Amino acid sequence: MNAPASIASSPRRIRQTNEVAALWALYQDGRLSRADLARRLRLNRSSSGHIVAGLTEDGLVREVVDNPAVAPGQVRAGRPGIMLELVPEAVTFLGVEIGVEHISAVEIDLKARIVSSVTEPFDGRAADVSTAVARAIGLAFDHLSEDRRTRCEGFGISTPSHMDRNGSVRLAPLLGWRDVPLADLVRSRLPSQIPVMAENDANALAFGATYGIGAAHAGVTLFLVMETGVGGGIVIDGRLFRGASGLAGEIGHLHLPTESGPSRTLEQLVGLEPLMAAYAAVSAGREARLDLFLADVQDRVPAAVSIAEDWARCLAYALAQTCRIIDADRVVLGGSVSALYPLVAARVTAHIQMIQEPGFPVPAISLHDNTSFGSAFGAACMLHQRYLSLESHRFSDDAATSAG
Amino acid sequence: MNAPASIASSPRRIRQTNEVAALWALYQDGRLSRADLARRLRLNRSSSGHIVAGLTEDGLVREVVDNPAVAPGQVRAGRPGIMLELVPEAVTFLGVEIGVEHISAVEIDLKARIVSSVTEPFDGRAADVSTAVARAIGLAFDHLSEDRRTRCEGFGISTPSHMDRNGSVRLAPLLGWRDVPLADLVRSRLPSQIPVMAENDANALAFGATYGIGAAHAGVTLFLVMETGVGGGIVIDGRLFRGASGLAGEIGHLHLPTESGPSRTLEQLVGLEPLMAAYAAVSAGREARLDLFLADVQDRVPAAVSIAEDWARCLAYALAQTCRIIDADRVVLGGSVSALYPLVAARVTAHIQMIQEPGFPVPAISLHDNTSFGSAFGAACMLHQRYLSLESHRFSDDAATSAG
DNA sequence: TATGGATTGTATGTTTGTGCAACATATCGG
DNA sequence: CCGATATGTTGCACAAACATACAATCCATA
Repeated sequence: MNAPASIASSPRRIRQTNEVAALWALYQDGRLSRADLARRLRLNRSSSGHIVAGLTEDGLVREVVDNPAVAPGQVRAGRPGIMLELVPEAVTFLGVEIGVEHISAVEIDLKARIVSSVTEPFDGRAADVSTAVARAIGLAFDHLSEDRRTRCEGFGISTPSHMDRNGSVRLAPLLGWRDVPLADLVRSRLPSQIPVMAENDANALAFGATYGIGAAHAGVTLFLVMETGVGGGIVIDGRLFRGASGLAGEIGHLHLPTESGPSRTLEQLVGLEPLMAAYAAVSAGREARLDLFLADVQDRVPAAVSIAEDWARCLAYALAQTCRIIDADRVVLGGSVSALYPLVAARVTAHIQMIQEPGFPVPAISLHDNTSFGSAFGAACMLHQRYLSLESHRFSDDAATSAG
Repeated sequence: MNAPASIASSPRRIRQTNEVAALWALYQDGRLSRADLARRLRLNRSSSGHIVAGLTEDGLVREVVDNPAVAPGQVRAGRPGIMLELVPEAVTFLGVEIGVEHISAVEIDLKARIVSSVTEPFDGRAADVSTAVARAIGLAFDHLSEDRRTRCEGFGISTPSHMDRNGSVRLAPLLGWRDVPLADLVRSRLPSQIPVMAENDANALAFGATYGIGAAHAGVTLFLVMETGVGGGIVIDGRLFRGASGLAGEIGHLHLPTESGPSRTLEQLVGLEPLMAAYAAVSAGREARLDLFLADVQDRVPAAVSIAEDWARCLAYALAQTCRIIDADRVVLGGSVSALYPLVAARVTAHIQMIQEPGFPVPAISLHDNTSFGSAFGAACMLHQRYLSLESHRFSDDAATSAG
């Protein structure tokens, strides 16, 4: 599975690798004893103990105090292990989303759980880069206690834009930005030791949607955001797949054939605007609002149902096309328009099965619960993952003794 | 970039990691001195020396004897380093392709260069699994000297089929197979220490096509095979992307809109058969052969050119759609039909640019030189890569002391 | 031609981290 | 109360990389 490594291990690097592996295991499994950890990491119990000691000293791991009424169900002989868990408040990660109409910030802890979040209206079109960045940083940091600020170990920022690998904006039509070194800009305004990442909002949203599900899903997840615009992101084996230039998964501009006339893009077919336009055309009297439309579909109002079925067909077509290429086993739908999906779920899967050859695996489609506060959460999660990896800033200093 | 590691490092594991990294560096760069290696791997010169000593003792690395007339161009002060290189004949990897009409075997060395290859006619439809496997093993091993057989460190087999992660065939319509544990079957008939992998032919071909190019390409490559059938494969950062169930990149069944009538699959539009059918329709008298068609296109015979342009449009459309999803920066075309591409290359790129939004990066399209003997080469390369990774069988024995 | 500068390859001792084995500890069942 | 079993901890050995020093080998220059 692993590609050949191009970087070598140094003696100190072992411990770093193992600490990271231990933290990751604790994040995924929640609670483990030292012995569990040793088995999980294929390590000796004594080594496991040493590593835990180190992490405990760093304040990242602690022994669980409210020891539960034994393990659930399973009663084993022998000395019971002392359960360990991450110390959630040990560090925090901040994520900010700069949107076109609003700006929001999320703070998550070491367990990747949301600690706090704020959303404010914001005119992305009007603000220039510098003020937007200042606003973003302010929103994320201002309400933090001094204590928390020093514990910040990562700052993620997401914008509706095409970004390169370094977090520089190439083009952001919705914001009117072009060639903005966003990550560098943020970095220059924060304490230097805080890692900064910038990512496209759909990608961040996709990452957050899968990251929250807990155990890193080994497989391919396609995430689709449907609002006025339609975007998407792909997560492979728990890692965001950006593509060669960061545009992977941006299937809003996928072309779909129409029964008559030229082909249209997915965005022009399943986005909020065309949906509301179609609904307005048939609901002459009433206001064309999404909730009203959904209610009509639910009530089986023929005209609304017909629109919904068209929507389902287009969505199914797009998903089928996409899965032929990336072979996803999971599809997650987000954005306000995704609320329509449960009403036509059967239609969508039926269409997919009809389009695909028999035997082609059909992905599991699920809805993204919007409790996780949009792409800001995902941006924060990216830094959470980074912290629990070998790139973590925890190691860069120590290694700097000799590194040039 | 790295995902959090789930496996820990042991003290011995370090050396393995470093040996692998050294071998990989030597494979990529061809020739390196010990000091070069130390810099490349961020290792101490002395450590580099130790690692090289170990690898030399194992017979995998040697000092270059025909020391070249100094380095090309660059003349530096100081003692010149002793160049090191892989010992090609140290190990061999075998790859076999079981096709519908032929069966072929390829032997590559530690430098991933082809040592020998055989192709024989074979009736895949008629042969049952057992005889096919026997034939494949025979073809690969029979002409090998006793010496080479013992040096075999990997056996790869490719078939036109849908395979799961373990190398079991789920469905192979062209061969009439279903639920065949192909890799296990091969494994049971080979010396137990030889690693075996089985892979879909398009995937193997895709992997081989990028693997041969030398330095592992950091990026996304889409490979397209166009014969009677149209298949494909995706390689991300030098690693084959299989998708959730091994179907990633199989874009032959991608739906394309047609100006009139229902949408057709890519295979029905750019495959060999529809192309020849269209050609037959306009070349009433002459035989409909690919080479004649290509000649006609080259001679600008209007009817042929028209067909070629349709072909270019369809190909461009499919590539554009696919690149919207996976954001590939490189496209490689293979299969006999790909010979048509150079004649209409300008058309294809023009179409892609027209379909895509301005600013969308257009991938570099290149032709696969068929010198590498099809998917058998790719299958062998997969085992070459495996050998140069931590999963290499060189390490599995040692680790088995405690592994359950 | 000899010397200095620069770079490589090798040999020394030190540091770090893991594995192994033994021991104390804690719980269950009889 | 004791054996069985599993956990956590400790002391020791080994492996591997680092730092440093030294010999070797080239270029440039006086």
